[in-house]
Amino acid sequence: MDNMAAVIADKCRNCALRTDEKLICAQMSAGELINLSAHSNPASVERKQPVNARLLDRNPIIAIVDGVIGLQHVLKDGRRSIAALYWRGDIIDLRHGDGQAPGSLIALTPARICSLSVDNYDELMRTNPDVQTVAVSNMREQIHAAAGHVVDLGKKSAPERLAAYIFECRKRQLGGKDSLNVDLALRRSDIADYMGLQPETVSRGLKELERRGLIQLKGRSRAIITDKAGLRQLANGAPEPKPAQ
Amino acid sequence: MDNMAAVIADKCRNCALRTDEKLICAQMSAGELINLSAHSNPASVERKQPVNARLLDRNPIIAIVDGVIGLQHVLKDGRRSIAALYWRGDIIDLRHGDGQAPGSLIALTPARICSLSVDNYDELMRTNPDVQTVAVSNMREQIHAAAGHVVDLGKKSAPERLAAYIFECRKRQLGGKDSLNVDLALRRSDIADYMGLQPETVSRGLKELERRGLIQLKGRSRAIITDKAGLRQLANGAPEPKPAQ
DNA sequence: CGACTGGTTGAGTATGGTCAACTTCGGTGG
DNA sequence: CCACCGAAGTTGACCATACTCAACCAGTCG
Repeated sequence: MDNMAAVIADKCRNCALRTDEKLICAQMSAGELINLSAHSNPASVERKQPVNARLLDRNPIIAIVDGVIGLQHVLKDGRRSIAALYWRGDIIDLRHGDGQAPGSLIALTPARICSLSVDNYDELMRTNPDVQTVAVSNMREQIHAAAGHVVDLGKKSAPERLAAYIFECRKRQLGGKDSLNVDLALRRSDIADYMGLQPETVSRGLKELERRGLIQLKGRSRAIITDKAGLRQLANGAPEPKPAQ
Repeated sequence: MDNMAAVIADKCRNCALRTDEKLICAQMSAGELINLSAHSNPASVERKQPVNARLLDRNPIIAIVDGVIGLQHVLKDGRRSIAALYWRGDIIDLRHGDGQAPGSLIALTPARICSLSVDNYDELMRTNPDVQTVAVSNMREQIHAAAGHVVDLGKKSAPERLAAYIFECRKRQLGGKDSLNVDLALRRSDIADYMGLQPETVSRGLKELERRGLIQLKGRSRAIITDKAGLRQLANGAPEPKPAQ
């Protein structure tokens, strides 16, 4: 056992993908992990840097260890859109059957990722049911999250979208579930491109949430939720309760 | 062989999920199919009808045989949004880990579906690599499609969204790839809720595409693409070529 | 034929986009 | 430690797109 463990590559030993039991590498036997690690590439990415295209070409499976990666589309005339956010534990499979490229990956915070070999990944999916379960349920989560995001963009006002964004950050941050102290994670212009707004509108919208007493802004990247129920209502698109005045 | 085939349930024999070799049931052996069919429920759904909730509760895996199913979210104040469209061959896995319900399914055209038993489905995913490949790549497609849709909703104008919608219909309809004759599939108000617009805007937008000579409307649900390149440009968000006048 | 659903048209309006100026922040170097 | 610089964020004035609301039209079904 110790002997086996001894040959697990250093790069994997303390990686969150391995140590967090809900994540993908934690599902593998020592042998499987050693095998996988031979073809995997951990990498750090600076904020605003794209994920190396050469890397993606050879190993189009990316697992997020830390930080936030965005799936970015740039329209012909320069409009930028961030279609999805990937956080710790998410697995991005960039293989695309036929159509156009699925966009490019870009780090929205300093991030650590690990690119996996397609062959190893597919093999594990076939042979290790635990890996399969983790990977497939991550995909389900992504589909679910995307549906929620579509609803945000399709029918919600700017303040509603920002309320929803705050809950998304809260859900995905480490201590997440029980904290009222939320790290907004992205820069204003990235939030804007993700939520289908302009940076100015994000700024005004957050101010508006503060004015309504739902949150309190602390510096540029921190929000304290001061009325969780109210913020949730707003995020869910409930009609604004008439202020009795 | 013929003996085996003889016991495949009638409901499966001529089902597109079985006869179209790219779809899920075509990946199964006769024995697997017989086994699965014992717990599967084919159903027809009228337009505007929800997919039976009782059915979903017991068998939350739905495969689309024909027609279009929408994933519908209704906000607290009544705004309706269609987060995703499912077409023939798509597989909907409605299991949701923790959070809120992923919305409800509703038929947007007359549709035929088949609900599968979770146990059978999971078993097949584990034991039959071909089934797994089909199911997983369908999930990938859904994620990819969702990302594209998010871009549409986040940054595109009404005419651009409608151009994109027309291509989506074209891609998914049977003769799809090589026809300029597109069935718009949904009613105006469903298109609106899917594309994040109002029915009036859809109407005006389609008129606008016609005015620009990109399409020609034939009746309420048919569009002939008259300038495919131009329509594609528009759908991709290219700046409008200055009309030299 | 009337009732109903779905769709279109028109006028007025509100929300968020645009553009430009200005402020704050964070880092760097004198 | 402070001065400076560039990037990020905020504010304000103006404007455009798409929403709202209402009326009207076109098919379809009983």
